[in-house]
Amino acid sequence: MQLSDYATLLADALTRNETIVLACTCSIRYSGRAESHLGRGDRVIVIKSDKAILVHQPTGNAPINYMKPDTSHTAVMDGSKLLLRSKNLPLKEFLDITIERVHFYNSHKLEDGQTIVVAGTEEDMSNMLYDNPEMIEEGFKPVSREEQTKYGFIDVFGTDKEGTLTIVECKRYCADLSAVTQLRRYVEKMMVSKGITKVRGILAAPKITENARKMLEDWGFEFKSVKPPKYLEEFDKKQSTLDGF
Amino acid sequence: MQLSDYATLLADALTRNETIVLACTCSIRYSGRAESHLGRGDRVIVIKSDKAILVHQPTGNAPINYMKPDTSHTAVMDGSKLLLRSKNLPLKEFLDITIERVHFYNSHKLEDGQTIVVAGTEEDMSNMLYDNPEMIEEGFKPVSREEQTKYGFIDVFGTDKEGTLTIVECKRYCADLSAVTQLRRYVEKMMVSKGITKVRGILAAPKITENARKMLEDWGFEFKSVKPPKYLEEFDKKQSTLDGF
DNA sequence: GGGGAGAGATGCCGC
DNA sequence: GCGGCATTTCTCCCC
Repeated sequence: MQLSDYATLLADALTRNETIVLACTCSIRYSGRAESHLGRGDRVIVIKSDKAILVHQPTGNAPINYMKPDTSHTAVMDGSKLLLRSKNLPLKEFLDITIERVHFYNSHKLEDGQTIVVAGTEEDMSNMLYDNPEMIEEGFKPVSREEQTKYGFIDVFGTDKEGTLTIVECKRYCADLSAVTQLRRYVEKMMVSKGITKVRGILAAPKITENARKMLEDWGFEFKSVKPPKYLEEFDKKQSTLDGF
Repeated sequence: MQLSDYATLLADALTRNETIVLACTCSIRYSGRAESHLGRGDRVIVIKSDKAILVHQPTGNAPINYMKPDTSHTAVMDGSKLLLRSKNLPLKEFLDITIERVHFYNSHKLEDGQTIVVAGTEEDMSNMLYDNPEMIEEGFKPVSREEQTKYGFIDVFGTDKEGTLTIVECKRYCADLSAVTQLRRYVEKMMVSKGITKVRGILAAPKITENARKMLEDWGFEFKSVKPPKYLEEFDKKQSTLDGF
């Protein structure tokens, strides 16, 4: 197979909306929201049926270059090299991949109508606290959850046993400084809006950084250690045990 | 090729640290930082030489499932299906892919020592302002940039023509509420630390949301419209014109 | 390794 | 479309 043959294969696969995968030696240039250049090396390129493109180096999690869906792609010979040009005019983004050698190439029509189901998100966490307010503290009465108010998007909001307005901000990971400023923003807006000086702020997360805890205490807010729920956990634990994970 | 043959191919390729790509019909279960399940459909699976794994649906930008580098993978027959199990014990993460059919398979040893060069980042922007302080305002004298101080990571910091301490926070995109709270945090810490009441805060970004502008003004801070630089822009514009982009 | 912050962040939902 | 915010965010840098 010569490089020019791959140009034909690519053009055919693109018109048929197939998902394309190839490994190649290439160099890359990108222009759009920023500019980037990547010298010659081996990469895996994936062009999806929705015309998104991903470029992956042989290591690392994230793609080194990419273009969003609805990008147009052309493959033409440029001297002795194969030039794969991707452009997205509405987004003013351009990607040039100069391919020197193809290690392997495949394309196939792929069908997938499934949507992923995820548990253990921050929303699950705020629902758990809404349904089990004693996890925050005795006497806490939630009145709304995950609600877009004019004060902002507050996770859980209610009153404590004294009747004091209480705002709960959930984080599924270790709470940091920005989590505290986020809570602070809600509390301040609530105080101004209601014309009151006493609103409690509670940060609910599995843990909190030392600096965040300090800022939290400086502002008279509180931390409550709470883990996000994992509804599918039992299934996987059983699986793990059975199969020697 | 039978499914059991792919188990052998996978095992061989994994021991040789090859990068593996396959398209298949499969269902997926993940347990780790969260839990997820994805029903049967066609996907592209990439296992990199650093033992990271990515699972992509035929559409969309982001992987639907993935595991970080240094994950261990095994492929064994489970009845009539091929079970690809990935586990990362240090991170307590597990991924099970039950494969019913393989559409294509390839593996190859890939080599890539290149590092991407990016221009137009926030760091470029703060450097531009440091070197061209008149872009902020007449008389502004920067004294540090991109510096980790005990007040936080301040982009540009200096004095205005009156000698007043001035903190500049850069955003390469549209500045939002969190950008304002970030600036506010720096200004407040600076005031406490220096024991002064007057510190100016300037938010430099291409644009700013309406709510953020309001909060900015409420706190007596200022907005300066600045675009991030694109050093490679000329090259790409020329390329685009020449090649009919 | 933890903490802090940017990213070509992406993606979702709500107005 | 903008806006606000979570993400199995990821990645980098610095302490």
